[in-house]
Amino acid sequence: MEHVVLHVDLDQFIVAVELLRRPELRGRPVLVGGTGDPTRRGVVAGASYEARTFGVHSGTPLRTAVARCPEAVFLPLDHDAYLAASAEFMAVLREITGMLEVAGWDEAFLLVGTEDAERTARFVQGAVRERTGLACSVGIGDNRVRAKLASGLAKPAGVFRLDGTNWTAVMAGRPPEALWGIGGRTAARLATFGVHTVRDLAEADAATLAGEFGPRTGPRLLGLAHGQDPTPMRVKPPRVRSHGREVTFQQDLSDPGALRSEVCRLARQVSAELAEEGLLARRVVVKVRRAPFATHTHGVPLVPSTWDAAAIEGAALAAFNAFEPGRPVRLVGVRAEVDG
DNA sequence: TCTGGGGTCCTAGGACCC
DNA sequence: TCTGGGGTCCTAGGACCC
Repeated sequence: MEHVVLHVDLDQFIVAVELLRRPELRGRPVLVGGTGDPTRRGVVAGASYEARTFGVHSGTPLRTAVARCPEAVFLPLDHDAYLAASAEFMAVLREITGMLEVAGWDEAFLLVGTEDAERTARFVQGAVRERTGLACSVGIGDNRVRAKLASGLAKPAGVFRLDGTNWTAVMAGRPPEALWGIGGRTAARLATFGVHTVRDLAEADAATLAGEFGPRTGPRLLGLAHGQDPTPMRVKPPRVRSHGREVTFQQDLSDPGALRSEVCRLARQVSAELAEEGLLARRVVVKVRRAPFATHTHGVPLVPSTWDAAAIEGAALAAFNAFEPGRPVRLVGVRAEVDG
């Protein structure tokens, strides 16, 4: 018997949930995001595989999406429906093994002991499909990082194994941003060092990386290039560190009174949700995104920590007052950092 | 045709203390 | 002809992920 990590990832999750109740849309380009109105500010949260062939993906602005794919069906986000589907999915996985790390609405890592990992992966796929009606891809790895990348290579609805025996063959020629945790910004910085592939990164000098990216990030990047996992399976849900709400206005807002009342509304909502969860705020951070897209934050500590609405509202307003008034604002947010 | 909303973790720089 | 050095805490910003 061997122990492997499975990464189970639902295929086009949000769209798949919508297709369960709208089967007539199957085979068509479907895009889910915002209120479902592609003339409004918002981005694509879920794109069907048909829609992706038009160059529309998760994160594409809705206005861009409708220009690229005018025949797409646009649907509004239905948070509650996805939460319910996610809970069902996790329940199926939990029956298979208690050694489960929930990694998002639509993905989880499983630690399993098995004689035949491929067979176990297919069994998981069958159980998920039978119980939820949803297709998933399964990555098999000798750690979480490799399992996670493997599920991406398995899509759609497949099984792929990535471990020490094929890591170099599969990954070395790919760009660094193929790695989980390296995005476009880091890839661009790496490129200035002549690092253009996972192989280049794996062969990079450790001291140079640490000097450029910092004492923790440098070694992490090098480890990622070798398929090393910096963290063990997290079977217990991690503690909540913050909770917040934010809103993007349909038109930029300049009126200070209107902005202040938005800040108050968000602060009261956050305070009510903290109280519901039994969380105490120790700091309140207000975020302001101005036109065109510059984002800034200011925070105010709360001593003692509290979920009291008046205290959180007062702290949010004090934080908001640290911003220079009068300029057009596209987003405001209020986030509470909570006690450990 | 601009770029959502929910989070987490890391870094740099300054304050402060001994 | 100055103002060490280390540790810790706080804040703002950045990068990334789903």
